[in-house]
Amino acid sequence: MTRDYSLRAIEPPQPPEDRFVQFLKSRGKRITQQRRLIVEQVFSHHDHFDADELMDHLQELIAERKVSRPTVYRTLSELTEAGLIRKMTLGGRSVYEHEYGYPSHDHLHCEVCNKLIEFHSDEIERVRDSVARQHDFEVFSHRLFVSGLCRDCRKRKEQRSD
Amino acid sequence: MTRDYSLRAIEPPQPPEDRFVQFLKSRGKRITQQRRLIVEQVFSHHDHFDADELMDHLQELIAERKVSRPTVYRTLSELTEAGLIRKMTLGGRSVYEHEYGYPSHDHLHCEVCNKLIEFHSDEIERVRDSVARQHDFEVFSHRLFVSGLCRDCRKRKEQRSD
DNA sequence: CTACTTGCAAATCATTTGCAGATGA
DNA sequence: TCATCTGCAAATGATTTGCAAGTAG
Repeated sequence: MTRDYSLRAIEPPQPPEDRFVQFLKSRGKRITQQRRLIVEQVFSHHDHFDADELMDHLQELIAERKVSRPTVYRTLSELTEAGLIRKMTLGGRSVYEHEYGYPSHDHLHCEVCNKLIEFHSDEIERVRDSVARQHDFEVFSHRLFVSGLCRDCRKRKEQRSD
Repeated sequence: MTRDYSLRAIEPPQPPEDRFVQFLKSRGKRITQQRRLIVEQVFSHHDHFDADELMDHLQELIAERKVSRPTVYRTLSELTEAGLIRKMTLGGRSVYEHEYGYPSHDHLHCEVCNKLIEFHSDEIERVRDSVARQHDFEVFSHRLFVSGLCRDCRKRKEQRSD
C-alpha cells in the first residue's frame, strides 16, 4: 500500500494499524476484520474526511456486507479515542483528520470551496500558553480556525469583478 | 431593563434591538412581536447560550403560545445574519454569544464544567494575518478554542488526588 | 389588503442504539 | 466456549420545513 505522507509529516515509529491493534488489546477489544479494513482505509491517504466520504471509499465493502454504517461510526470513535485521528466540527458535520504521525497544526478554511489549508505556528502556542497561565488554566489542546478566501477563490472573485 | 455589560464591553452606539429593527427594515422584513421578544431576551444578559437555554428563558411566552420553537430558531438565524450574535459549535450543538457591542475574543473551554472564559489577544491576530499572507489567503475572521481545565476544576482534581 | 410570519405537525439528517445472530481469543 | 462485535432496523435529537391561519405595514 502506498502511503501519502505530505511535506511536514513525521515518520511514525510504528504504522497506525499497529498502534490501533495495541490500543484495542489494551482495552480488551478485538481485532476484527472490519476494524482492520477501516483503519487501513482511513490511513491510506492523508486528507480531511467525514463519515460519508469514508463510506464512499468503502462502498464496495459496504455493498458486500463486509462493513456497515454503524460500524464505521463506532470505529471512528475508537480511532479518535486512540488518538489516531482528530475530530472537528465543520458546519454541523464531523470532519476527521490524521493525528497520529502528523504534527499539530491549525487551519485556514476557505468559505467558498471549503478547502482546508494546514499550517503550524509555535508562536500561537506560546501566546496560548501565556494567556492560559494568566487564567490559571491548564491547556490540553487548542483549535484555531481561520475563515476566509483561498488564493484560487480570491482570483476567481477578482476576475468576475473586473 | 438592566443590561449586564461586563468588563471589556464596548458601549454600542445604539441598542441591539434598534440595530435589529434597522436590519429587518433593510431586508423588507417585519418587526413582529416575537422577534421583539426574542432579541430582548437574547440581549438581557451577556452569556453564552444555546437554543434550549434561550427557550427555557422564554418558557412562559412559549407556554402562552406567544413564541414557538421554530420561530426561536428562525430568529437566531436572523440575529446571526444581522451580525448581532455569533454562532459556534460546541460538541455537536450550536452555542451563541453576543457579537454586537462586544470586542472580538477567543475562548478557553473547560472540558469538565464546560465553562467558557473569554480573552482577547492582538498578538494572535498578528500571527494569523502573517500566516494568511504567506498563503495568499484573505482573512474574514477566526475562531480559537483552547480546551483544558479551568482553575476551579483543576483545584477539585488536585484535592481528589491528594 | 396581501405579503410576510407564525405555530403546528411532520420531515430531515447525521449519528446512535437495541438486539439477535456472528465471530475472535 | 462465550464475551465482544456486527448488521439491521429503528430510535434519537437538534434543527428545518410545508402549510394554513394570523398579522404587520
